[in-house]
Amino acid sequence: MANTGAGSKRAALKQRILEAAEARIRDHGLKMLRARDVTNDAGCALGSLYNAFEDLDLLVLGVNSRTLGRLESALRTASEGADNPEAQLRALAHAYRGFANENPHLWAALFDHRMPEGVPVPDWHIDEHRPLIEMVMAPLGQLAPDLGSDMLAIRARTLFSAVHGIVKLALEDRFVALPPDLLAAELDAFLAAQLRSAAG
Amino acid sequence: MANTGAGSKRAALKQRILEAAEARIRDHGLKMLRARDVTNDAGCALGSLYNAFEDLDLLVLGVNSRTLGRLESALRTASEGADNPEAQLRALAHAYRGFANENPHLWAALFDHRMPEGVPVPDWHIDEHRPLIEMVMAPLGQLAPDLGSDMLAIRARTLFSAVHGIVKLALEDRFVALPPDLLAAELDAFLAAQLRSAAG
DNA sequence: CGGGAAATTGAACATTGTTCAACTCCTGTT
DNA sequence: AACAGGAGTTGAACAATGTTCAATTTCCCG
Repeated sequence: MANTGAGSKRAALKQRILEAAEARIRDHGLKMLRARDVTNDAGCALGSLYNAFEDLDLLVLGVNSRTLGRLESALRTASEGADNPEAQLRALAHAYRGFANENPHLWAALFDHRMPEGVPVPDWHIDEHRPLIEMVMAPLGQLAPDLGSDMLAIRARTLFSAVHGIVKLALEDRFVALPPDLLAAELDAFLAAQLRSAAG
Repeated sequence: MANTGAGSKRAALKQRILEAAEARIRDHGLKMLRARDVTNDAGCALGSLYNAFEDLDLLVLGVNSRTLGRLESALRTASEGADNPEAQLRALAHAYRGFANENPHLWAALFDHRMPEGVPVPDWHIDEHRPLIEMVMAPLGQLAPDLGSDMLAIRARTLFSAVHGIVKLALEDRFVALPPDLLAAELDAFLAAQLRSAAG
């Protein structure tokens, strides 16, 4: 047998390891991910982890890949429930906040993980972030039809980043905590300002 | 001798360790901070690090404390050079971007560092972040005099977080890179929208 | 059933944070 | 000057953790 056939036992073990790692990060955060804990939970030997994944960093990227998929689903569902561009952008922002609130550790891992010095994030994983921006581009393009497609992509990324920053710093303990309902209100006020401008 | 007298040798050694750690983070990033490297650079024994600091996390907080001080200086200088609230907010945002650009690793460490699970960030360090928000509150309060002081503090933090998010994601390699001049232009466009709304 | 390839194992190794008993050095006293 | 006591410093030792790889097991096919 060559190797990564879909139904092979090799693939099944890789899946178990991935899910064990995901559970660890979900429950205890990225910093608490230990190779031995993962393989214990997955019911395999320590070395098997390195058979299934190049190293712990690639395992984390695997977990983040799944999280990105779920985040994308949540955002898409929220966006589809709105019937005009403004409502879509609002729905996206609140769905983003909701996802972060309900999956704090997995969501944080998306942005907290760092590759070793000098090792770039693989292209396939960078590409997985594209749908997030594209979901912002669609409604934003309707609100600001004058923007060229390059500018639209950049502007969508800026808007995404701003919302992301607001949510991220609100959920960290570096600043004094911001109660969830106040965060929602702040996001609303922020979007009101951005949307007034984008539409004008 | 009791201990931390200002001119004592004990304090001088602590300072050397702090500066060695800062240089390491500046040159190689937070992930590359090693106790042995720091003490080698500082010219002392491994154990001395734990005499001067409780552990590596507290050493990082010490470095971040210094970085926050320099960031605050840079922002204050920029803000003082502007003569109206709008110009002040623009100056603050661009000074923030400039600082991040010129001190990427030290700036990243401010937000990338995490305490061990269950250990809170000490209050004295959380308090050190307050001036950042207060510098936004001053001009924002002039632009939106109707805001109560609680709301003003929250709104200033939201604006800070949005700018922070835009700069942070632009400087990471998770999304495709955004050239520095385009980042500056995006910050300008973003602030234009926010300011139009705050003033109106 | 036997052979060979592939997968799995876990002991061993390298690196790193942290501790602590021994040692050094300074200071005040006689 | 000699000494005692204590504070400061040291670095060997320990524990935790990521990673490797030779030996073992498993699995499939002729």
